Amino acid sequence: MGASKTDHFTEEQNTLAILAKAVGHPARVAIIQYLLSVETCICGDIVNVLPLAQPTVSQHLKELKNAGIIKGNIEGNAICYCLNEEAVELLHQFFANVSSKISSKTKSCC
Amino acid sequence: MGASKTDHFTEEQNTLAILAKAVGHPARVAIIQYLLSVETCICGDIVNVLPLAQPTVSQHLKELKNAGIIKGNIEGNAICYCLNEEAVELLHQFFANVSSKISSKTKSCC
DNA sequence: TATTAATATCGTAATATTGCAATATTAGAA
DNA sequence: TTCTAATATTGCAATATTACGATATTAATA
Repeated sequence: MGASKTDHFTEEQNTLAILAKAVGHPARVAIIQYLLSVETCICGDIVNVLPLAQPTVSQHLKELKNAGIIKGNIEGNAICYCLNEEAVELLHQFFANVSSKISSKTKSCC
Repeated sequence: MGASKTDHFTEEQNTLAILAKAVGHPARVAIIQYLLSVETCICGDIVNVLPLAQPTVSQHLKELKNAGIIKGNIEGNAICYCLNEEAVELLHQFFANVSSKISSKTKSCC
């Protein structure tokens, strides 16, 4: 096989997995960090910032977009990419929740 | 190819990517949620909770462990798995940071 | 010691991901 | 309209992931 049985899991589990998976590559982490570092979202130079060929970067951007992590608008000759606050917030909330629940555990373990 | 060029990225980018990737599957999100839901970390019944065969669950646990998301101790006949607070905290911090930086952007875009 | 229960490992098939060269597309500039 | 720059798409090879049956391991129990 190889395909994951998404229908056996909850909507929330699938959504979180899709978002986390999209972040699960160093190039895509780098893209996210770069988008954060620039003031506006008009960033026609993502390709020059990454140590990867242009088609590869384009593919990573596509995956981030498909997952909903970034949004992309055509801005004349260039493309304007920026982070999707809602998606990031979902991940933020999830990990904040996990984090707080771990530390509030009464019984210590492992 | 297929292998990612981890050496071209920063340590932080690689670490975050490894952690996020481990969370990037609904079964592993479910495992994390289940580990959170039980009081102690002695959980010999993860297999019964997931809609997957035992070897598959074992494999997912191994991946979570390899990435550092969970820790596992042998507890007699069963295995005691629990979340690794430090790893979760790293992800939490990252998304908290991304989230806060997005909302503080002066120029709106997209 | 034999049995049982819990978990891991092996082997393998199906599919997905990663990366890039070549090529296409698209919009502005000359 | 032709050229150029920016980005996307296609095609393909290498590798990784996912899933599970079969089997191994390991420790408690009868």
